[in-house]
Amino acid sequence: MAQDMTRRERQAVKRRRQILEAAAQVFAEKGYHRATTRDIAEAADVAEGTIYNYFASKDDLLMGLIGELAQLDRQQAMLDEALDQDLETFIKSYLAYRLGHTGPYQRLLMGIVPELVHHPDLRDRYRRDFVQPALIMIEGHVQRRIERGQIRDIDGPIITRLLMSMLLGLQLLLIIGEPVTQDAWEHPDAVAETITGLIMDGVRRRS
Amino acid sequence: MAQDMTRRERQAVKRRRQILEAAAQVFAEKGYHRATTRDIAEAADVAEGTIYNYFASKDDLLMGLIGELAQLDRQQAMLDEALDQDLETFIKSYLAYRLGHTGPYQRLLMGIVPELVHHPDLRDRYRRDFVQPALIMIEGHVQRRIERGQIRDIDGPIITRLLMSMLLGLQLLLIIGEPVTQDAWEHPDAVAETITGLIMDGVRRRS
Amino acid sequence: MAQDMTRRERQAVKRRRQILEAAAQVFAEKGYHRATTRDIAEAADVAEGTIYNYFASKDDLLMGLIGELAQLDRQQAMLDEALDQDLETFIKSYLAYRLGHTGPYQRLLMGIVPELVHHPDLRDRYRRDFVQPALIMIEGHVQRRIERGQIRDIDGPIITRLLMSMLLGLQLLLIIGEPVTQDAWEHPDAVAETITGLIMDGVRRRS
Amino acid sequence: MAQDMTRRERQAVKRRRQILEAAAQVFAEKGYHRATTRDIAEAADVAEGTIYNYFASKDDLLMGLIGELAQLDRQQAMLDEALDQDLETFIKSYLAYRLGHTGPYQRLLMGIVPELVHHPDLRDRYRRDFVQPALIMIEGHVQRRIERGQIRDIDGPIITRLLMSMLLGLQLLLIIGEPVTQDAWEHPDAVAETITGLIMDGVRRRS
DNA sequence: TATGAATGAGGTTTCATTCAT
DNA sequence: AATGAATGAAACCTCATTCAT
Repeated sequence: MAQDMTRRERQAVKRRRQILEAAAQVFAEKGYHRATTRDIAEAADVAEGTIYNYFASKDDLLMGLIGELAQLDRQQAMLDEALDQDLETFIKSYLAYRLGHTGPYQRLLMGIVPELVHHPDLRDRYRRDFVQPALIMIEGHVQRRIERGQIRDIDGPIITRLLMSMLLGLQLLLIIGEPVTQDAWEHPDAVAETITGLIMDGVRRRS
Repeated sequence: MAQDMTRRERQAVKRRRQILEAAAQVFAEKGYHRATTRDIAEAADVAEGTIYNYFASKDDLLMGLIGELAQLDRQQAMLDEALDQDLETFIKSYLAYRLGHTGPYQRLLMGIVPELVHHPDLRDRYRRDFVQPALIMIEGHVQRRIERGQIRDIDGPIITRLLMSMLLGLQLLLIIGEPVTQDAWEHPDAVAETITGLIMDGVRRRS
Repeated sequence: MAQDMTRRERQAVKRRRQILEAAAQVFAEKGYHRATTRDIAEAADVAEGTIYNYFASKDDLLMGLIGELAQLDRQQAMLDEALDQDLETFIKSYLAYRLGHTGPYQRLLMGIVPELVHHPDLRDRYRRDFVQPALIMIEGHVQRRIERGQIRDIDGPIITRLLMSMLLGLQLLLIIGEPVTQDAWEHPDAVAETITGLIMDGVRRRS
Repeated sequence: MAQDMTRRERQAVKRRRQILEAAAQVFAEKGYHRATTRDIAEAADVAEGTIYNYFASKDDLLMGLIGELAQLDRQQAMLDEALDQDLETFIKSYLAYRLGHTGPYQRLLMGIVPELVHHPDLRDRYRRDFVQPALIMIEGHVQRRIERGQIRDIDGPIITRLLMSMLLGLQLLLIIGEPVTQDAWEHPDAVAETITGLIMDGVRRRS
């Protein structure tokens, strides 16, 4: 599709991305409210006014970031390919994927999540564009595993939410700098192993 | 200790608390940045200037709230009392406590947590005074359960974080209005049951 | 009533007037759109922020000016007292009053009238608070003159509007600096005489 | 003269007029200050930059419009043709012309007049090119009527201003939505009759 | 100690104008 | 000559903080 664009259009797409990336960076650094449009303009190396040629408002920048988040998230393909994997292998590789991509992904998250609490529009869009699709995919995957008899017949939708909650929560612990979690992150494989153990077998002691 | 204070001192302590409670309420309602000192003064029924006789700045109010938060949190007693309960009963009642309908405490958290992300001082203090003790307590609890042979010998610290993560994540899903989660919340007991099932036995199918 | 006010209240009233007078002056000088809040603040010798302790917005200043206009206008008493005057004497003295007060009054008008065209709220309030009361009073006066047989039995309401139109229009001509009108204004008595002549007897030549 | 131009020059003249017409329309709609160059460019279906190939600035557009205004105004021809009409017939038809339902010309005036007040250059040019000629013509007309003995020997220049004032004032009353005036406007002939009556015979009761 | 009016720095946003293409 | 993205000055307004009373 890119080759159908005029040079001007390509320039515009590039400029938009440039501003969005600057916004992501500044929001991650300072948080939404402490980030000024001047900060963003400087980070993007454009004039303040230029921002408003691409985004209607500062809020709209936040909305735009959701789009970036959604694009960053390439779970679907991964989940589909993974359906035939051994269950434990799958969980591990999925966790590795989710928790490994926290680099650029988490920076965006740090800029966005705090705002969700008091920003209804953003919240709705975050849910619709980002969380909901992921949930649906995971849920479908879980369901098929149940049908194949690979996992026991439990409440798929709820388990799906619990799994996603755990991931979201871990990211929050990382964000607030919980030290044990941070240290554990040094060995993502070991973390994945522990999580897999919890998900597969729970904590009950068996004789 | 209160009896050592002069009446004037007691008055000051009371006034301080009055302002802090107003701040908590307003922060919970609007979030830190959208809450104005005027809002807080009105909620506390004092003049704006009066706030500055008790707190150095708006940020200082946030700092002050951490102390209140820690005091508000009654986990310790609960966890201690619960040690002798049957494991499944305990998990259920703890979940009921944590997820119990968003009280003033939760709302306050929603007002403050966003600030934690980008406010190092506050974050450190929050972690030190509030999250870390809770984690340590849960961790100790888990450890003692392991020692008693009630749960299998797994990585206690990590499991502790995973459990807390799950709770944080669930709260996030609720905040953003994820519909399945919200619907499930209509029957908290059933949710607690499913979570307990996951934590206790995992998802593996057993013959 | 002023003696019932606390000193603070008196101060507030005074400050409000001070800002409003500055706004009137700056609007008169530069017009609404070219007048900046900074200009007004400087003219009022207060900080920009102070303006917003007394007025919700720049628009609100305009609204506030209407109130001043209405207060400036003391027609009622005058008209009532004048009822018993000889008709020609009355017209002359009324004209002298209206056209003589153009000093401070016209400066306000210059700031406000231009905005009426594209500012519905202001327009409605101007009509309601200022034009309408004046029209009603004049109309009543005209009616009573008709009943007394002092003027012929013509369409009172319309004549009232025509008279007021003439006054409003003259002020507009003055505003745009029409030279003949300005020169004529040097001799207000002569103008009043001509207007009285027109109103009383029209232009028709009589044998 | 048009045949002396190259095609390029004719094109330029046409483009200039196209922009000027767009400006007239947008100024009429929103008023000068609320009209943006972007609005004008869109209405003219050219790029914003193009405007500046034909006009030095936004203010210059206003200056350009004066010329158009003068051309739009067809009073002269009308007045000349009307000289031989019966006086009352003339007044009625002139009123019908002036007060005739607010055409594009009136709307344009509404967009520009506010600027006259505080824009000396524009005001002078407007007065010189537009108001003054009209006044002179009406004045001449009145003068000739006097000479013909159709109206009594009164102060022509002043009466001229009074008549125009009345018209301006009526337009103001209409602009601000004065209800009686608006209602009366439903029957323009009756209004014209009343005005004619006032102008011809005044209000004095005659035995 | 309590007050709240005054402050003014700084925020977001608009828009006339420029200029490389 | 036409374009329209980029510019950045400047507008309005908010609000944490101060300080005279």
